[in-house]
Parts: sequence; C-alpha cells; structure tokens
Amino acid sequence: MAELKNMARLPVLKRGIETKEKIINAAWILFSDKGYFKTNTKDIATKAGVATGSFYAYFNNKKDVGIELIRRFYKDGTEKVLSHTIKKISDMLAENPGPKTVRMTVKFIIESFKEFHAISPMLQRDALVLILMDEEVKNVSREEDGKILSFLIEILQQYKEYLRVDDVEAAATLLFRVSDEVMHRIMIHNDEIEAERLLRELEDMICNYIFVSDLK
Amino acid sequence: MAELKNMARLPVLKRGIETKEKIINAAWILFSDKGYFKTNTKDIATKAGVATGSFYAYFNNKKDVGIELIRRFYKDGTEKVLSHTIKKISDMLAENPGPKTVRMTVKFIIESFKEFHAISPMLQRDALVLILMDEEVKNVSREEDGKILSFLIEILQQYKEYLRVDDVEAAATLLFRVSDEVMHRIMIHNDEIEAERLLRELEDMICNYIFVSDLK
Amino acid sequence: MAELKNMARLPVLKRGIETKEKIINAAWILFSDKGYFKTNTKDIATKAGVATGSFYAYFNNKKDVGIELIRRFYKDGTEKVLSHTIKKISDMLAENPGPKTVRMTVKFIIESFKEFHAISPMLQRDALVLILMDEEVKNVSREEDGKILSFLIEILQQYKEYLRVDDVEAAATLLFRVSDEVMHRIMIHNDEIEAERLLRELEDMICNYIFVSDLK
Amino acid sequence: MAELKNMARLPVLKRGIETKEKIINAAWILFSDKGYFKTNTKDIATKAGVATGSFYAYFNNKKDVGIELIRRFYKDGTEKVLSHTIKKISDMLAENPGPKTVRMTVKFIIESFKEFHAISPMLQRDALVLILMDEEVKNVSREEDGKILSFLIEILQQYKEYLRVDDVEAAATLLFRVSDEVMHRIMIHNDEIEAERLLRELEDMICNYIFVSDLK
DNA sequence: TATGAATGAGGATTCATTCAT
DNA sequence: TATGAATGAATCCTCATTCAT
Repeated sequence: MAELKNMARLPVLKRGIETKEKIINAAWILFSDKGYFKTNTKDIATKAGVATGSFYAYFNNKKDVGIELIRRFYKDGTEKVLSHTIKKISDMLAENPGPKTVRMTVKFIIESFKEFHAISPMLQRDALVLILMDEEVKNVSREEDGKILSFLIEILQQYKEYLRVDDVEAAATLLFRVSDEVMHRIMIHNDEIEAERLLRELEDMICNYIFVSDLK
Repeated sequence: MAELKNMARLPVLKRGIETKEKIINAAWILFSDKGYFKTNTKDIATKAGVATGSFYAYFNNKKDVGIELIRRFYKDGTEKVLSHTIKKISDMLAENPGPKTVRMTVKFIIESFKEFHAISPMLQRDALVLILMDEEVKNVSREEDGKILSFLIEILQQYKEYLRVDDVEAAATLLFRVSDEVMHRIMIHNDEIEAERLLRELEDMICNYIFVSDLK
Repeated sequence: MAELKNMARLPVLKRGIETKEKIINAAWILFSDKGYFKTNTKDIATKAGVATGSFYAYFNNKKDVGIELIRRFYKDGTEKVLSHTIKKISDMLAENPGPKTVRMTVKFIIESFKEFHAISPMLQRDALVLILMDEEVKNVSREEDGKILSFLIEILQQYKEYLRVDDVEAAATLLFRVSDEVMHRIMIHNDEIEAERLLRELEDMICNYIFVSDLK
Repeated sequence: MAELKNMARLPVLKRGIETKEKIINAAWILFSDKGYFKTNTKDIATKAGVATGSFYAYFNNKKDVGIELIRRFYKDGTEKVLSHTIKKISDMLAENPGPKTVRMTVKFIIESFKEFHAISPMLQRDALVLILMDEEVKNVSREEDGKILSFLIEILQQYKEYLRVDDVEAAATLLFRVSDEVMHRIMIHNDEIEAERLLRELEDMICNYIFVSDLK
C-alpha cells in the first residue's frame, strides 16, 4: 500500500523540475542549519518560495525529502569522493606499483571518508538518527552502503597479493564501519580525544589488519 | 536557570524511593518494548501505578528518566559485564600467564560488549538517538564512556609488554568504538552480513592491531 | 484495533464529568447551529471554554462526539417521546378499549415521530449523512433503531386481534421507515407538498395496511 | 454573482463535447467506485485523460459534475426504467383490462424502483448525502423528483375508478417516498431484515392503501 | 505527597480551484 | 483550448508539562 501511494508529482515541465530543485535546496539549507527534526514542511516551502501544497506535490511527506537528500548525499559521497579516491589510487599504482603504496591507499581511503563526512555533519547526524528510527530510511542507507562497500572491495582486490585477510567482504565491511564510526566520533560526537591521534591509530589498525606485515 | 528548574523531588522516605523505583521500572519496560519515543509520560505513570503528576514529582521531564535509565544501563554494563570480564581475565592470567592469553582476552572483551548490547537493543538504539540529539544526554554518555574506557586501558596495560601500540589511550578508544559499532551493526542495524563473520574479523583486527604479532 | 484505541478519558472526578458535559453541550449547540461538518473540534473546545487537548481527553475524535450526541438524541427520542406515546396509548386503552382506539394509536405514533424529529432537524440531517457515510455511525444507529422497532412491535402486539398483517416485524419495520422518511421529507427536505396532506395520507396508509378494515 | 461565475465552457465543437463526455464518464466510474467524496478532481481529470485545468474548463467545480451525473442518473431512471414500466403497464392493460392488473401494476412500479436503485448504490448514497448537504443539489433533485412524481400520478390516474385515495398527488408522493426509502434501506443501509419480507409488505401496504379492497 | 484534569503550541497533510504558459 | 504547476486555507490530533484540589 505504501508503494501504491507514491503520488508525488513527477515534473515534466522545466518549471516543475526547477520547483522541485528549489524545494530540495531549501530543505538542504534548513536541514544543514537547524537539523531535520527542527525543520517543518512549511518552513521548507517558505524558504523555497513556494506554497506548502507545492511541497506535497513533489514529496509525499517530509521524510521523503530527507531520503532524497540522503541519497544525494551518498551519491555525492560516492561519486565525488570515493571515485576520486579510486582514481588517485589507480594513478598511484600506475606510477609506482608495489607494496609501498599500501599505506598510501589506506590514507587515501580514510581521507575520502573524512571529506565525505565533512560535507554536512548536521545532516550526517540526522541521517544517522533517521536510519535508526525509520525502516524505510534504513533500507535506503543499506542500499547505498552496498555501493560504497563494492568500492572498497574493488580496491582491496587490487591488492590481492598483499592481503592477509581471507574474508574480503567481511573485512571491507569492517573497514567501512570502522572508518565511518571514527568519522562520526570526530565530526558528530566531538569526542574529547584529538582527531589526529584517533586517525593515526585508525590507519595503523587498518594496515595491520588488512595487509601482510612485511611490506613496510 | 537550569539549576533552578531542578525541582524534582529527592525522595528520602522509603515510600518515595519506592515510587521512584516503580516509575523507573515502568519506564524500563515500556522503553524496552515500544522505545523511548513512542512511550509517553502518561503511559509510564499508568504502568507505574501512579498519577501523571507524580511522575513530575520525581523527574523534571521525560528525558530525565531516559538519562536515569541510560545511567543504570551503563552501570549494569560496566558492573555486571565489564568487571566480570576483568575478573575472568585476571583469573586467566593468574592461572596461565604469558602471551598465549592475549587472544583469549580479546575474545572476552568482545564477548562482554556483546552481552552488554544484548540486554536491550531497543534501549541501546534510543540511547544512541538521544545521544545524537541532545547535548545533555551526550554528556552523560561521554561521562559513562569514560569509565568503560578506563576499564579497557587498565586491561591493556596488563599486557604492556606485548603491546605494539604506543598511544594506549587512543588505541583503547578505537578498540571501544570499533567493538561498540560492530555490536550496533549486529544488534540494531541487522546488517546483512553474518554476525559471526564480522565478529571473527573484529577479533582478528584487534589482535593484529593491538598486540605484537609473534605471540601466537 | 479500533477497540483498543479507546483512550478517551473516563472522568472520575466531578470536575472531569462537568467538563465532558460542557463539551457535549457546546457540540450540541454548534452542531445544531452550523451543522456537524462546519464545526471543528477547536470551535467545540472554545465554546466549551476548554483547551483543544481537553476535547481529545474525553473523545477520541470529532466523530465520537457526534456519536455520543446521536445516542443521546435517540435516547431522548425513545425515552421522552416514544415511551410517552406508549403511556398515552395504554391510558387510552384502559379508558376506552376496543377497535375505536386503533386510528388514535396510529395518530399518536405519527405524532411522536414528529416530535422526535422536531428536536433538531439540523442534527437529524447530519446524523443521516453520518449514517450514510460512516460504518461505525451506521452501526450505532442500527442499534438504536432496534430499540425503537421493539417499541413499535410491542405496540402492534397490543392490537393483535385487529392486525391484518402476518409478518409483524416486517410491518413494524416498514411502519418505522415510512414514518421516519415522511418526517425527513417534511422537516429536512422541505418538500413542496403541504405537510398536512402527507401526514393525513400517511395515517391513512398505515391504518389500512396494518389493521383490518372493518373497524372504523 | 452566481450567474457571473458560470464560466464553464459550453462546448459546441465535437471535440469539446467529447472531452466533456470523457470527464463525465471518468467521474461516473470513479464516483461509482470510490464515491463522490473520496474522489478528487485531479483523479477525474487523470482518468479522463485530460489536464486538471481542462476539468475546470468544462465544469465550474466538482459539485457540478456531481449534479450532472445525478441528472443523468435520474434521466436514465425515468427514461429507461420508469417509462419502460409505463409501457409494460399499458401493454398489460391493453391485453387484460380490469381490476386484476392492479396488484401487477404495483409490482411493476416497485420492480422499477428496484432496478433504478440497483444501477449504482454508491452513487445513490452520495447523491442522497449531497441532497442533504447542498441547496443546489437539493433543488436539482426536487426538480427531477417532480418528473418521477408525474409518472406515478399518470399511472395512478389510469386506475381512477379503483382508487380509494382522494388526494392523488399526496398519495403518489407517499408512494414515491415509501418505495424510494425501502430501496435505500435494502441497497444502501443493508438493514438486517430480509429484503423479500420488506418488499412483500411494501407491496401489500401500497395496494391496500391506494386501491379499493374488493378488487382481488 | 498524590491525584488526574487541563493546557495549547505545534506540525503534517489535503484538495478544490486558479493561473501562467 | 489545453496543460499541469501552484496555491494556501483549513483541520485534525498529540503529548510534555503544569496546576488546582
């Protein structure tokens, strides 16, 4: 039934597309500023310069903009950040193949996670909350996480010969979760420990875990 | 002003203490069952067998019961679970000193995290959300996390000679966060990957990271 | 599930009972004046001199006050009007037994329906609409109609010897519906035909239908 | 002002007429299926394959389609059903004149009402509601009812010599209302009593009321 | 201390109708 | 003529918290 009620207008004219975009941008600004939960649909519509009804013409409800934003967020993260990382790693491997690049690769990955989380910590936080509290959002995130995981697995497999782990999928999952969590602690929870110390250990941990030790 | 508003009664008489306890128990049951956000104060009061007004005689607001419960939660976690772990480790070390206990220790630690998170995943989840959304709760959790961290540091220092990490505090923090996160993925997010695979890798990762490699 | 959510407060203290009564009275006035559909819960609360929330403390929703009012309406109709009619008929039969009272009885019944519908035509109309549009209200009305039907059957059975109909239940039902409908046409639809003519025919029709013809 | 606002296009070109027809058909389907109130203008337009705006080019508002449909409904009822009945009665009278046809005539009339109401109970119900709630619709229905009434009077006058009622107009009105109401109870309210019993009594009542008794 | 009634801001959503293109 | 995007008033209901008794 939830599927059937997907009544949101699919804009065909340029004007409609623009309006939808205006709403998304307004939501982005408001969510980044006040957070998802303190923003209401009327605010979003007003900020977008449209009527409340228009909001509901393009989105079934507030959650749906949230999901849309989370998707874009992930997309940006994967397209701009992770794929960029892959490129960097490939370039590096082309120039300078061999075990010496391993640590650099890990650095790059961590760096890309950092960049990803720096885009909008507020949104990251609220996304985290939504994922915890809403099944639909959880599924969206799971779906998107799957893509990131594939990236990581792909990267790891480029180093097949230097891996010390057998279960690459589980290792990649762990690598993903661990990096993600560390970024959360740094960007969202503002844990007392200095970010640098944590990041240094993170890098060290990953290298020692994933790769055989006699490389360095 | 926050100070002034702390009107909640501090029960001294046995009866008052019992009433407060009844409220906490009711809240615990309800939060574990329906979650913090879907439980309202009236329900709690009703379940506790007191009037709504009485709830506010013992707690300033709903959040405060949440905090109280989170504190107890942590307390249980540290007292019943972690301290029990420490004991197990000490016993093991007494009986069988040396590097061979390292991996067992890590297993114990992971196991204790698992037990801790198994108490009430629903509450864990809502605590997570509250921590993300409320500064006061965040501080409470930070405080309690500090205690757990101390435990871990204490344990690690028992193995001083076998440690490969320099920054023990950061390592312990990482160890804490990583274990916590993995439990969340397993207990709360129900990630698709099998728990066993993830846990096996977690153990492997921690061992390789924390301890020198020529032990096993 | 609808049953389970019967959260409406059951007032225990005098104050609560009074408030509920105030709300019902306000609703009655507003419904009679503007009609059910043009009245909203906020209006009712305001008129009752209470907060919106109080409205929802005593009623799950607007429909529920409507139902409550419909019930009271019926109750008034049956208690004050119909039972009064029964009494009049009994008195008449006691004084002056025999077939001559038949027509008078029918007159009394019609008169009682008229009185019943004269209480608040606006509410009658809205009740009619609600019955048509809402299953729950329909059931309430069916239930209450059953009581009126029993009254009618009871009356008819007092004239057992003069009845020409076999299926008394069906006859009473028809008698009920026909009288009701005629009142609706007169009080609600304001049909063009003069009420007197219609009522005269109604009486004539019922007498000829229900009773043997050689009485008069 | 009401006059001024009658901007609805009066289609003269074939295309316009077709579009209007498409809208009416779509509305018919939707109203019969989900009812008038749960159908919105957008749905109607979509189902008709036109834009929302086009709807308002042909109708001033949603109610107007309702009225149009009610008119057609009545027209179908009178043309296809009632006039067909008149024909059947005329044929019968031609073949077999005399008092024996009286009961058959009543049967035919009741049957025609039944057929009429069977076309679309959902629409009947909503028409009923609209008539109760909207003055304009009430007037339309009154107008159309007048036509049916004329039919009935016409029929009754064919039996002038057997009638026992004096006020034929009032009698016809009563006959109309009574039959209509019984059909509502059967088709819309689904009263508990079996339709057959009610219909049998209805027929009996009408015969005894309208016609002299020594016919059968 | 305890009770339970009262508060009321606050937010999501709908849909008939209008309007710009 | 036709399109489909835009409008925005209107309404229901929740629940943490306060208050009168």
